[in-house]
Amino acid sequence: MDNIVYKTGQREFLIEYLKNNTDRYVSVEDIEKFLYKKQKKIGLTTIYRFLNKLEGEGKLRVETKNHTKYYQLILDGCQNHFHLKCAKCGKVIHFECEEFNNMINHIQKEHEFFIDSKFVINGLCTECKKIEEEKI
Amino acid sequence: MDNIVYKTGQREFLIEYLKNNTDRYVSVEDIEKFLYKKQKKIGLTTIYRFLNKLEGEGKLRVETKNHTKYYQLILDGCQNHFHLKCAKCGKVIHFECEEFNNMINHIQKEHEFFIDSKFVINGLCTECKKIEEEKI
DNA sequence: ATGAAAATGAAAATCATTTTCATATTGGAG
DNA sequence: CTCCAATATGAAAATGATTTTCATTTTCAT
Repeated sequence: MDNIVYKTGQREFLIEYLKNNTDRYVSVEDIEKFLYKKQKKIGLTTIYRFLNKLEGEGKLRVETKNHTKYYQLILDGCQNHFHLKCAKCGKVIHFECEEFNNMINHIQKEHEFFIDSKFVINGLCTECKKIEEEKI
Repeated sequence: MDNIVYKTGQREFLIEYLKNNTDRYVSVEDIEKFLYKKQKKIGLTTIYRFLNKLEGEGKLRVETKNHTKYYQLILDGCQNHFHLKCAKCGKVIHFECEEFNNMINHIQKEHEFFIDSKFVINGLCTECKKIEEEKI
């Protein structure tokens, strides 16, 4: 019943790139630049199609900024911890936290809302927070 | 120094619409439909420009889904409480919670990360969670 | 080693959003 | 009140990331 997935050089390359960039979100443009640097060529259509495939399978986190989509591979262990993402620099922090777990349970009971570990919490990392404060 | 903002019928209409829809995110298409229903006409350009203006002033929450932007007016009191948004139905819950506050402080100290009240936490509301579970 | 299913990629199409530019409106100064 | 410079409007054209089309190539089970 499962669709058969063919193993191709293009897909191997793309998966490899995504695996090496799990601490940030990458755009198709980022991928193209890397391809250029590696003197490789993969058709734009193929890139978009494969990313959409992974997204459909729930294997990517996706966000949009300035009309452009940014992708991040969800690694195997990621169901079991949480993710903070800096709204400024884009850095993603993977972390475990008992208190955070308790909080989620509290929100579930008292506010009838289910925070799923797959959802990313936005905020500012220390560095970007500092820069933000210097502006004021 | 502040730019002077002219009061126009178009802007009043748009602000009014946004004020009446703070429990969900609305698209430009939603606005157009409402305009049509009210037999009013505002140029597309004007709608986009005003929304961009508000966004630039930090008065809107914005998110993108399927290549389309969705907007929600940030009300005055919203700095002082938190927001849960259902990833399925789009409903936004405004809530205050002492324990949540404590959690934010904990994350700040232990994980060096600053969750800002302006950021929305995604998850599933009770109804959508139920539907989700029935699928499995 | 064959062939049906699946994948690729160049070119064209899509479509929400932005830009351009000519015209209209606003509101403070005189 | 009226003039005018700053600002806002909107139709039409442009933009640009993403998707679709379609002919060709590749994969892998038999």
